[in-house]
Amino acid sequence: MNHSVLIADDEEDVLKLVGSSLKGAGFKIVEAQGGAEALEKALEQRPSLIVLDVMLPGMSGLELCRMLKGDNRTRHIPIIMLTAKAQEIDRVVGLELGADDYVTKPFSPRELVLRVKNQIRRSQGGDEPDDTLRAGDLILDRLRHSVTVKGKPVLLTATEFKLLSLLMERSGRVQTRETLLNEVWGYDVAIQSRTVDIHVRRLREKLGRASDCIETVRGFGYRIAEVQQAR
Amino acid sequence: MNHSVLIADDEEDVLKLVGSSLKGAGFKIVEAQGGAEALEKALEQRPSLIVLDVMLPGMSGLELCRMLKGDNRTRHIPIIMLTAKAQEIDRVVGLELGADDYVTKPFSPRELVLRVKNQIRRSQGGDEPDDTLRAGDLILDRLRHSVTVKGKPVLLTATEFKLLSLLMERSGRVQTRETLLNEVWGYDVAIQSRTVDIHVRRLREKLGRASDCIETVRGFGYRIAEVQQAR
DNA sequence: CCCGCCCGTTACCAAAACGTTACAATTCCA
DNA sequence: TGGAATTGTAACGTTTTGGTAACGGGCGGG
Repeated sequence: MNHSVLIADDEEDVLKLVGSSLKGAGFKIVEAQGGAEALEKALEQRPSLIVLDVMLPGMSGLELCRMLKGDNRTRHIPIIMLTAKAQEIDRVVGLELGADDYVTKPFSPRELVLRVKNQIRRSQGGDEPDDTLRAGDLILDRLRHSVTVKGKPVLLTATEFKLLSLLMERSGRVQTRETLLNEVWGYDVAIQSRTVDIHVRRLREKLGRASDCIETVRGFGYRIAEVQQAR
Repeated sequence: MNHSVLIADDEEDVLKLVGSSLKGAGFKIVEAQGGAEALEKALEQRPSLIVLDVMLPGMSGLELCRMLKGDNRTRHIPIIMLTAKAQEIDRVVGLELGADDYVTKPFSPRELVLRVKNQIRRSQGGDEPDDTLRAGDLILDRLRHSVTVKGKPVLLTATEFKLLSLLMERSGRVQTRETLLNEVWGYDVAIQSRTVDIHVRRLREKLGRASDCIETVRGFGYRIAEVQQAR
């Protein structure tokens, strides 16, 4: 064990926050305050994981992420992005850049530690129990942020992806619009629940026939159809 | 239900704000103005969650947090820290000490309530302990919003579902039409009790033979048969 | 700087769900 | 047994809800 984690952030506070949380979980910490420094340390130390703030002085976290994922020497290292706003992460994460996970500020340390552990276990375990969700012909891969229907890829926007991801994660259980707003959009956003409908609609549109598995539960919310596996 | 939340803060305003928000969300509130008082009440009342200001007179919130998390009797209680944005260093330390989440001031009450709920849900049996109700061949799953008779799904409308849910929850006990109106429809609706009959009827219709378990108690209301199967 | 994409809002419509009324059936008691 | 109270049944108009289309703003990429 004893994995090392590189934390790249310009704010002293955040560095300490993340650092102490992870130290408490038994990780060795490497800190970097700027993008260039982070890149350098990533190459030099080859940490098991990188926690990366979206906003970094000098080089943006996005840029850095792209570089790390574009370099064969660092490509395999999981990256968790930190972002201030749920909005921000939407565009940024994973989708194009290849980050492996993200956490929005303010976040609970427990959550961060869990995600870090998850990513490390995943990357270590080699083939691992890869994080893929299914529902009928639908396959969603959270690692690569990809969705396929009968093997054919479907391009989703960030919000659509998170929405579908959450629904599938809680497959069979009804999710109220409010729940979805909280989990997908974040706490304290002033968005009306009707907007959820719209995104569900767009999702269904893109998924075509496979969208049959997204059920509307009138008066309550939405749900992914339970596959037949009684319990 | 009916969780209690301990709020520790020296500012009267914050106490009131947080208190009323959480009360509105259905929590029982215990207040404490100082660190010592908070510790005492935490031990004495064992609240479901503690909201803790970083800065407290007498004993700092950080100190208190450390103590609470170091004591087996209180370790399991989730702690949410309140911090003034300027003193980020404080929140860092607070988290280092094992707080479970934090909210920065100024915060929206809505967000705080959501985080409180989240933490409580997490600390309680983690994620959903599958709450499902039974009566003979009837199985009702509230999380999935599904009802089955002998394994076959039955589609209910929202009102029907809530009605059946309440009846089954209080299986064996007679529920008056008035009670049902209050609990299913809400407290201040002006709906005549006759309407309940209609929904019971529709329920019975959909449930088929399984509706035998819904008994009419003439002059009083309705009830789910306690022990059916006999006869 | 402009263009295009993504997102959130609004407006409108059809269908589902709801609550009321009217009436028939059942039960209880005199 | 008959009548009153109570509940079951049926039909109907209204309200609510979710699907759909279209609009405008914001942000990032070119």
